[in-house]
Amino acid sequence: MKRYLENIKTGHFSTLHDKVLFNGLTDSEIYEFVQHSKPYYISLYQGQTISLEKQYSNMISVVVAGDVLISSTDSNGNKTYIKTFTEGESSGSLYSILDYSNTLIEIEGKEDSEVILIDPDSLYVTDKKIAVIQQKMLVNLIRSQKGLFNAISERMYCLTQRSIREKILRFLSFCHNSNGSTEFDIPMTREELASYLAVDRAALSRSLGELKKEGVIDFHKNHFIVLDTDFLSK
Amino acid sequence: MKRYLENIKTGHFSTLHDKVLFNGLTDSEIYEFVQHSKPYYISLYQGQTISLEKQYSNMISVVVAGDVLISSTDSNGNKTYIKTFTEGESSGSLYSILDYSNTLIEIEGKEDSEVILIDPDSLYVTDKKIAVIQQKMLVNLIRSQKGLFNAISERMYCLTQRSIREKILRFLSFCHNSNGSTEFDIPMTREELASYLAVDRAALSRSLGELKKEGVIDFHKNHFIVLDTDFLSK
DNA sequence: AATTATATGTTGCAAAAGCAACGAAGAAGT
DNA sequence: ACTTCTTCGTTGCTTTTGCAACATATAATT
Repeated sequence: MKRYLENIKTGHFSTLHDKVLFNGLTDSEIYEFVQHSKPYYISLYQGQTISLEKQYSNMISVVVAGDVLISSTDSNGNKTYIKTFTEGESSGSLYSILDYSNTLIEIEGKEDSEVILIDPDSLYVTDKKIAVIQQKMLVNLIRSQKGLFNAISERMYCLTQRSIREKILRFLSFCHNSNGSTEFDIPMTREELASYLAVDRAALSRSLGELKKEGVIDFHKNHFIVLDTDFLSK
Repeated sequence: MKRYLENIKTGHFSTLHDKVLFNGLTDSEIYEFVQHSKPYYISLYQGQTISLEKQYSNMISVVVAGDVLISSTDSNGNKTYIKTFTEGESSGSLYSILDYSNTLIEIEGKEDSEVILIDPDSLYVTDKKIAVIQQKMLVNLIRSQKGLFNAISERMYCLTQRSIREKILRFLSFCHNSNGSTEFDIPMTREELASYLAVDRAALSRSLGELKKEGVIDFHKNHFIVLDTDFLSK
C-alpha cells in the first residue's frame, strides 16, 4: 500500500513544483529533499478509503493529484470530518499543528487521487546540508496555514454572533467579500450550512426565509444574491 | 519609542534563551540573528498602551518580560481583543498566520513589560549564512502555533454546542482535562466566560445555577468543582 | 466603618431557537 | 413516466435565550 516515493517513477517529481509546499524550490532541491526525507506515496481510486496506521497519522500530506477527504476517529470511536483537500493543498497546515498522533486517520479518495506523506522531522531536524531547502519548505508550510487559519477565524466570527440571523449575515458577508460580487454560489447544502453555523436546519431555513421576505437577500438553492449590502458589514 | 534591540544593553540577550522562539539556539546564534534581523525593542509600564503603526502590525512579537494584552482595531473602528501574551510567549503564532497588516494593533502592558518585534522576512527570506538559525526558529514558530491552535479548537468545540448548558459542560471538560483534577480555578470572570462562550452573562449565570442545583457541579466565583464527571465527556 | 465600584446572581417577559413532523421540489435511477 | 431519495421549506409547539432591571456580594478606596 505504501512505498517510498523515490522508488516510484520519476514522473511524479515534475508535478511537485506546483504544490504549495514545494514553492520556490528548484528541481534539484526537490530531488535532494526527496532523497533525504523518503516520503511515502499513496494512490487511491475513487471511493477508496484507507486508514493510516497511527505512526503515520502526524505526517504532512500533500495531495499530488485528485481530491481527498480526511477524517479522524478518536479513542471513543467518534469519527470527525477534518477537511477536504484538493490537489496542491498540503495538509501540513493541519497536521503539523494539531497533534493527531494516536488518533486513527482515514483518507478517502473523492476521485482517483495521489498523496505523498512527509515525515515532519525531515523538516524539523536540523541538517546543514539541506537547511536552505528545509527553510523554504517551512515558510511554505506557515504560509499554507494562513488559509486554514482564516477559514477558522471566519467561522468563529459567525459562531460568536448571538442570533441565527446575524450568523447568516456574517457568513454572507464573507462570501460577498471573497467573491467580490453580490451574487454567488455557496459551497454547502442547507444541512451543511446549518452545521457550519451550529444551528438547527429548520431554524436556519426560517431565518433565511425572513431575510428573503424582508428583501435583504434572495436565493434559490445554492445561489444567493445580496440585495441590501447595508445589512452585511454591520 | 522604538529602538533596535542591538543598541540596547546586552543584558537582554541572556533572557532570550528561555523564549519559545529562540529555543535550541546557542548564544552566538542568537547574537548572529539579532545582528541580522535588527529587532525592535519596546518597553511598557503598567497600564501603558501603544499603537503599532501599520507597517509594524504584522511583525512577530516576543514578550521578553511581563504580560501584555494585544488588540486590533479594524477599518470600521471595532476594537477586538486578540490575546494576552505572557512572558516567553511569542505572538508569532498569531501574526505570522493572520494577516494584520493594515489593521491598527495596540499593545497594552498589564504590568511593566518588554517586547521585541521581529520582521517576519528575517525568517522568511532565504539567507544561506543563517539558514540553520532561521530553520530552528521557524520550527519553534510552528510549534508555538500548536498552543494557539488548540486553544482555538477548544473554543470552537464549545461554540458549536447548541445550548448554554452544553457549552458550559464542554468548557469545564477542557478545564478538567488540562488540570487533571475535578477542582480548578478558571481564568476568567463571568463576563469574560460569557463572551468566550458567546452567550448572555445573565443566561450563563442561570445555567450555572441550574447545574449547581442539580448537583453536577459546584462553584464559588472562579473556583469550580465537578461533582459528576459523567456529564462532561459526553 | 462607610462609601464606591465591580462582579455575580435573580427574575419576568418577549423573542428566538430547537424539535418534530410533514409537504413540496428536484435529482437520480429504473 | 414512474418510483425513490434527497434536499429544502413550513409550521405548531415547547424550551431556551436574550434583555433589562434589580438585588446581593465581594473588593477597593477613603
